[in-house]
Amino acid sequence: MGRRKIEIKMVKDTNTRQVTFSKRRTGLFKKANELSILCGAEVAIVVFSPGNKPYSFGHPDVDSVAANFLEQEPKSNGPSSSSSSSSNDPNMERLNQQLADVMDQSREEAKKGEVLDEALKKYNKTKVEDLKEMHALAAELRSKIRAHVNEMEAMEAMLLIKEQPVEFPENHVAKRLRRKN
Amino acid sequence: MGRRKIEIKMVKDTNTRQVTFSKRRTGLFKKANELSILCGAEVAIVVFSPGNKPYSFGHPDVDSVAANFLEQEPKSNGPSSSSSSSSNDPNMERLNQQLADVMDQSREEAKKGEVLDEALKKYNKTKVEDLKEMHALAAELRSKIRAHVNEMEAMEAMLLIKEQPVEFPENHVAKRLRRKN
DNA sequence: TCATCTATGTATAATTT
DNA sequence: TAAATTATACATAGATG
Repeated sequence: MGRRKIEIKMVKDTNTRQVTFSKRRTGLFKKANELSILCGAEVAIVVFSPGNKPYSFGHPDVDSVAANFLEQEPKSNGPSSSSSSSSNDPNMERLNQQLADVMDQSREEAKKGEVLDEALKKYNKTKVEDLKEMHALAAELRSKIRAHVNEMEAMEAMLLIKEQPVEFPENHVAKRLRRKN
Repeated sequence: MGRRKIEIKMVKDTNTRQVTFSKRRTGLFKKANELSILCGAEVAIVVFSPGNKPYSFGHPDVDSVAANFLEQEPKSNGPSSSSSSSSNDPNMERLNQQLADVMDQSREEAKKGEVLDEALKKYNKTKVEDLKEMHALAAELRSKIRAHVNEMEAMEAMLLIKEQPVEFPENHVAKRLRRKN
């Protein structure tokens, strides 16, 4: 797709890899967006950059997609015999943990925000510099909160995926099998 | 990419839509696979077909990605670009207000989260119903926090646009804004 | 570095089998 | 009806500013 054909294998040069990641992530999300619109499909994506930063895409949003998974199949593939209360369902445990973590974080960020807020009020005579700084700080704060929300979303989505059939692009056999259903 | 250009909007014909979905899902997963190999990135995708069938892709596998999410520490994204321009108090005021609001919300949601968390722990024998309810509640919580973050982002975007009549190219914030409408 | 450009490879809409 | 083909549109690797 570019000036030259490239082999599909790990890009060695760190910088090039980062650039490639950035471009292709953008492309991937764009494709996902088109798919969702063209087909009315719900889509959720989570990606870790080479530097381990999380990015996510969701349409309409990751929450809805996750919620739909739940409605999808109440227990189609479970031991329906008795509503055996899986009290130590590992998924439940992990979700609970995640929820607790996000809440902790929210509280933490809120506290940080208070400090920030107060500091900024002192500057209220406002120079350009201050505005710029505030933008930067606010962006960081938002970024953190968003990261936590995204993380939890992703986590939930991942757990839900476990219950679903997984397909790899090259796996034509799996594809065929599924069509039969 | 095909014989003719198509508008990115819901494909009306059911059959065509299904075909398009199938082709594009394959393409999306292929891209995701390439991204993961080229950049050593972890990727997970969930998609619902127009017929509401779930499909997913994960590399190295969905569980690993999920596990990594648990470990991940949020890193702030680089501060967004800013350039020099004159500005004055009103903008500062509004931004300050917005920031304060977000912080308030964070605190509020954190509190709600505590209640939720506790309530859920009681249920830790966990039936399907409870799991579903928890998902729903968690989703609502996340949505609210997200809404506020988005709001603030939008706010900031507008202010920035005012400040610098210099147009930005496809800016992420602007993109988001457009999607909301 | 960082965005923009562009020649080329890839994905895919329409068509054919 | 689905699979294969083909003509185009799109994505992007490397170049360039």
